[in-house]
Amino acid sequence: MALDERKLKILDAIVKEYISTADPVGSRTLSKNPNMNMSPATIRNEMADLEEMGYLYQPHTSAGRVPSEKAYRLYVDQLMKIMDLGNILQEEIKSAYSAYMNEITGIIEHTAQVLSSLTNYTSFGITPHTKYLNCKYMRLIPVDEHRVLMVVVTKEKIVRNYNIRLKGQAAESELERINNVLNICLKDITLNDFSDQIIDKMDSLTVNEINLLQEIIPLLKEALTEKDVVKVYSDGMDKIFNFPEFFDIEKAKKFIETLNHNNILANILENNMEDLNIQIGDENKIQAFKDCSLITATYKINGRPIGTFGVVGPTRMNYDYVVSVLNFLREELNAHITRLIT
Amino acid sequence: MALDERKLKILDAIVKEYISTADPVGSRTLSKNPNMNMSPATIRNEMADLEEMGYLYQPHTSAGRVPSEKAYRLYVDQLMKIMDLGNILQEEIKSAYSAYMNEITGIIEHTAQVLSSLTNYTSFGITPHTKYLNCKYMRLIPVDEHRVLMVVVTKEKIVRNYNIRLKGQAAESELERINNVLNICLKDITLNDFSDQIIDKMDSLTVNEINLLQEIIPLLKEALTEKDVVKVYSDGMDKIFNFPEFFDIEKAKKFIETLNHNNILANILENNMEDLNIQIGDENKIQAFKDCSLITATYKINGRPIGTFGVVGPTRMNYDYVVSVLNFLREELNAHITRLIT
DNA sequence: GTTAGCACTCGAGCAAACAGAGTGCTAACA
DNA sequence: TGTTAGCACTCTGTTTGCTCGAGTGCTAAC
Repeated sequence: MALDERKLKILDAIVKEYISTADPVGSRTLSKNPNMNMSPATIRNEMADLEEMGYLYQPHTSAGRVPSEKAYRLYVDQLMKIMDLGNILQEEIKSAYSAYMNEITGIIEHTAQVLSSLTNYTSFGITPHTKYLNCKYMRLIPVDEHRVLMVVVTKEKIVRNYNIRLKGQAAESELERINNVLNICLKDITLNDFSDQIIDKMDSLTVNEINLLQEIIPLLKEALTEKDVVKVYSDGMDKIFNFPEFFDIEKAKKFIETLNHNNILANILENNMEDLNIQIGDENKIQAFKDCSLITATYKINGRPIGTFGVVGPTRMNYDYVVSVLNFLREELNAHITRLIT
Repeated sequence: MALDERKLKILDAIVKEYISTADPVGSRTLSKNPNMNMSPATIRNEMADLEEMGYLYQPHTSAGRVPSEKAYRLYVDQLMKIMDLGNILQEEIKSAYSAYMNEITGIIEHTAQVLSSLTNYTSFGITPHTKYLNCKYMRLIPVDEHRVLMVVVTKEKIVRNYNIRLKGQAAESELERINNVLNICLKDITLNDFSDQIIDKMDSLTVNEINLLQEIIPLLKEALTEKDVVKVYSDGMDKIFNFPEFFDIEKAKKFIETLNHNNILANILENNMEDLNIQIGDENKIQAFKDCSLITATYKINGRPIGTFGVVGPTRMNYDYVVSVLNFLREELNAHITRLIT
């Protein structure tokens, strides 16, 4: 059996109706829709076909039909229409950005807030992973005989600091000289691969300083590539309580629990580097999101994706709108970050 | 009517029973308690008195009694007994601390985690407000012609950074000289009141540099005293779903919403600087916590409280245990911070 | 002052009854 | 041949009535 024009039309209408009401859609309700000039009986026949094909199911015999995840997938791939957000809204978003954002973590945090308040879903965003960042300035600060604090400022204006515990001792003057070397040779290279380049510039240092540096470098390398240096911001966790499918306490609990486990979230987001990614229900790898949809977008520096943000909500998600908002925010974000680092 | 020995004993038993079961306590149940050698009828008479005095109430005629907030207050003030946590548990906590904590924000975050996992309530903690911190090192880093990034490292090993937008221009060499002045005269003074002291040391700077500094100082002053420089960590939000009193979706939503509003939480915590503070139900200023209890403790530097942490849960909270844990953690935390900054 | 006995009250839980929404099937219609 | 009207059927949610059990307050006896 094939999906002809009429079946698609009916499926489209059912998905839209169900997304907005959360009630199983009956043939009678659907036939009242002005675009749908068919009798309930005809619609019923088509629905029976669609059910057989796996796009619909009935919660119980005498209920209407509910779209399956397969239906949402079809909807997202073929039927969904990107919307125009409208000038007023667009201007609002833009002005909120330009107001006060001087560094990238603030921008991401703000993005999560805007996203959640625009869409009414739970939102989140991660700051760029260290490996994507370019060093602008770094400095070793003596803390005590055996401890050094390393502050790194990236071109993207992210400030990171790492505590380092040394076996040897480091005098302030030695650190000062090392700082100079570091700053000369680290400018503009990616944090991830700085250790190799540094060796060449060492000739101006004393033996002790070189030893120090050789002790420090692997420690820094370790710190810089750590998983948890990615910050996760999320907003609107409470939004999930607006959806009847989460009125069940057990479900809500699982959801909140997962969201608070930052590294779980970071993990998904770090591995979703496509421009726009939609994961529907069972497509999600995380157990707690098996009946959610997750829509993510990436932001970029120089055309290269460095971080992710998005929303999570019931599979019955307003895909058209969310995708439109994400697309717009992505552009906004890219523009801002570019402005920030140049 | 006075609260004689026996009434207190009964009230104590009711509170304990209700805390552990969440079911209204009946006279028969209570009389089975081995310490309670009275007949149900006698207990009923006493209960009627206690109800009249406002310590108990009945959800409905044929239910048992439930402690009122007044009863919890009495319990906390007079009846509660601090517990000994036991050596194993204490050692566990200690070793978890000493393992890897090199700076204060990490310690606070870790404390929130430990607190929540020990008590099974939602926990939180705030990092010290800037005004309590002592400067160890600060540095202005040029970002572009009109922008400067200020990095401040405190004695407590907190790293803060602030973006500053200048009207004039700042050359790298000028900033370098200002950095030197800043570091000489700012060591060991509180971040909050550094602006005055700096003027005296200015004689080594050029006119342009002094102008720069005079532009920068009020901006820094503003940044340093900002409200939102306090970080709020919380953990175990999902724990609230274990309590039947929060099975109501509306309540759970309000709770999560409030917790996610960091500045609300920060506000309460900043204004709760007593060693140990217990707020029961309606004593809370925050609407969403009107039927919760909030127990907070402070941590100190040199005997002076600088930050707060605690738990929030149903008024039916295990006060004895939570207070014991908080007391212990407070001591642990103080010891750690002292070790950290000396 | 304490306790046993008893009538009374209220909620939780269960079953039966009912209304409403929706279906599938059949037969008639264009 | 595809579409539609009609109808019997199914299932859920809600309401109603009922019973059971837990707990109370009161009274009278110890």
